Amino acid sequence: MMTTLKDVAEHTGLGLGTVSRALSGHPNVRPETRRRVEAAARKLGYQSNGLARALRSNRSNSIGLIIPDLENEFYTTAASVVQGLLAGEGFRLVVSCSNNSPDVDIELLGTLIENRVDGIIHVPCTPDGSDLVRAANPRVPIVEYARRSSARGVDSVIGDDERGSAEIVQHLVDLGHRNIAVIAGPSGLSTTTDRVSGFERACRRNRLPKRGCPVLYGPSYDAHWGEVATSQILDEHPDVTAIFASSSRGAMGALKALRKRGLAVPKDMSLVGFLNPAWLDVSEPPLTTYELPLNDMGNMTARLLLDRIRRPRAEEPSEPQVLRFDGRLIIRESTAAPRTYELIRSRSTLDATAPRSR
Amino acid sequence: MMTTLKDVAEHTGLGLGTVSRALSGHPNVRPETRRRVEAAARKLGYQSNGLARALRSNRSNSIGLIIPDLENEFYTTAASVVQGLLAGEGFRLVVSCSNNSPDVDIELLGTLIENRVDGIIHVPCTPDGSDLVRAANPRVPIVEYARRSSARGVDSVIGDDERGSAEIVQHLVDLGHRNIAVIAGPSGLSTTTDRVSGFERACRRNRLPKRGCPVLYGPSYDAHWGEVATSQILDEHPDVTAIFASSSRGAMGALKALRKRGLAVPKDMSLVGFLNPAWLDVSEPPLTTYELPLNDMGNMTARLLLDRIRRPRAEEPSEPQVLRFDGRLIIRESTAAPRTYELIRSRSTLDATAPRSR
DNA sequence: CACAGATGACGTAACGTTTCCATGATGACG
DNA sequence: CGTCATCATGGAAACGTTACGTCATCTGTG
Repeated sequence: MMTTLKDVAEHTGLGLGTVSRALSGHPNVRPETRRRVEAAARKLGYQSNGLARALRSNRSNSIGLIIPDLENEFYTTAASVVQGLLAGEGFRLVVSCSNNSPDVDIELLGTLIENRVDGIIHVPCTPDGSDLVRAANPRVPIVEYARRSSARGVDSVIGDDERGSAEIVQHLVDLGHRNIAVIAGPSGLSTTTDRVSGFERACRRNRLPKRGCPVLYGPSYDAHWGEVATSQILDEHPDVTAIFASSSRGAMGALKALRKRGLAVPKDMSLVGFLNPAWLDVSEPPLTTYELPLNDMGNMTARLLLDRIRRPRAEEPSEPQVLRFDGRLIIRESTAAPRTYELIRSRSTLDATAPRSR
Repeated sequence: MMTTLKDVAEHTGLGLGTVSRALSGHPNVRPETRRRVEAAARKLGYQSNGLARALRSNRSNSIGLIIPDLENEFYTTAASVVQGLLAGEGFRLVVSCSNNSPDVDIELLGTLIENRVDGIIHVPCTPDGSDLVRAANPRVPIVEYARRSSARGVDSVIGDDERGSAEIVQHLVDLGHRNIAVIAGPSGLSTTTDRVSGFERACRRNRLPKRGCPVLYGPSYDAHWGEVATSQILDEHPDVTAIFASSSRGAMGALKALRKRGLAVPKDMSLVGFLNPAWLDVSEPPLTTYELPLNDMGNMTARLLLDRIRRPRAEEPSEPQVLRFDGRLIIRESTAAPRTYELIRSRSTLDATAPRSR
């Protein structure tokens, strides 16, 4: 049915080994022989069988990617840059999607390993890495992206969410806000805890009133949750003058909810997002946000993994690394001084205008 | 190093074949034996080797996906729904990215086949299917998505771009527009030609002035091209009162360009997009557009492919199908009557208000 | 009791590569 | 001219699985 190496060998009258070497660029083969083999291969429409090669040589040239959501540009940009870099190095990408389910996550890990991928890039769905370690029992290199788990022996590439959150809050405080609400994500994720802890650090530093700065944990980072959370904030925390949506999709939902209530951004309410997808600056108003260097992060992830794959087993013990990438605050038009700024100012000038002075 | 079937066989004192059958659910094995095998497998941490199984059984349980761009939500939503459906059927998805390069496209096709994927979902980068046919020489089922090529023997699932364009134009004409510009994509793609031909059909039907309705072909469907094209339209075609950007990203770019010139949408210029990503209704103003049922299309694509894969070779000759999906016009706030509507109306009332009457 | 049919297990042959080892052939060098 | 290294090639083993033919054992039946 399908022509194999053996067919080519018979057709040329050469041995199996010779043909294999000729086609795979081994040096020890006469140039003329190589030409002959190549001609025959072309003529017979030979196409080498990657499965057999992978089985025999124990390298599949494919690496697995597990992300929680294929429709979230945060992960697809990662996938894109990783894919680009890996393709250049001769690797295929097997993309799986965990839908944020830890069970599916573990299962996918198993499937990938079963299919002998050479390495895995993983966005873990749970901070508990023990299952992960068990599933990944065999020594296949893993790099965690964006989120980290407690799994030992794996590298991770993450954004400095803690710092980003703090910068955002500082920006709001500098504008005069004292009551800031956070629309957070699922409480288990490292991204959520980092963003919230950055927020809280900035709150403490600026002596913001704890009960005036609610943190709303939710089921996801989606727009819908952003919308729901915003309604809740408006209903239950009338003092809030700025909303920090810890995802761009959440910010989009928040924007919708605010519009629905007839509130103007930033006049009636300041709004900040997190991360900077391409569409964020075409919203009205363009959103202030914190941008992470996703390209650099993706590239580094792929490089790190390739390095682990290629490093001779001997010098293995190099410590697992955690690479944390800084981002930058992008100030657009969705943040401004609160309406009640004058009032606040008169009450506590010191804290509001010069929070860093002490 | 890694425990294999043989290890399990030795450990249980059973034969290789028996162990294989026990683990793969073959009926002819004593329940107790099966339990024994499973226990041993668990104890030894056995993980079957997918490569070997694929090689031997000639089924890899993986299917390839080639899309032009991993950062375009149009393709990633397709990838997402396809991935979901296939995962449920026990298939993995190998995602490749052609970057709209025909050469890369062909090469990827080859790589996928070399790795013996069971089927391929393909967004072709060129209308010329001859290379494709040559690359796909072996009989692996292929379904084309979104775009179609001249390759014979492959099914395709596409949106009815022609009709959608025509509907959009009709909407604009109904509002009173007579000078409509199209920001088209690359001229070779079937999506481009379909969208343009729908546009032209609607123009003819409504007797729009040919030279007043420029079509701008460009290098891509990107926001940047949308921006450039819009500038060009404003400079060279001052009569134009409505812009039809044949992609949502292009529309985003157009919006930017219009803002930069201080033109209000839809007061000074009507703007329509194509396709309906989640962020499109948070733009200002929310864009009128034509929505395609991407979920249905993705599902159908996967189903079609699975069907081809599973259909016994005997009944093969079922004709390749072209499935064309209708969408729907979503009228938001970016379209309105042109400023000069009254003027136009007085000049040609009949054409403008009752175009369908003859 | 002999025998057909079912059942469960065994061993071996593939699947298509790569890789290693053995074998001639060739050329260089003292 | 003999020795040794180098090179080109052939052949076979191995990778880990599934599939197939064979065989022993057991059950029920005439």
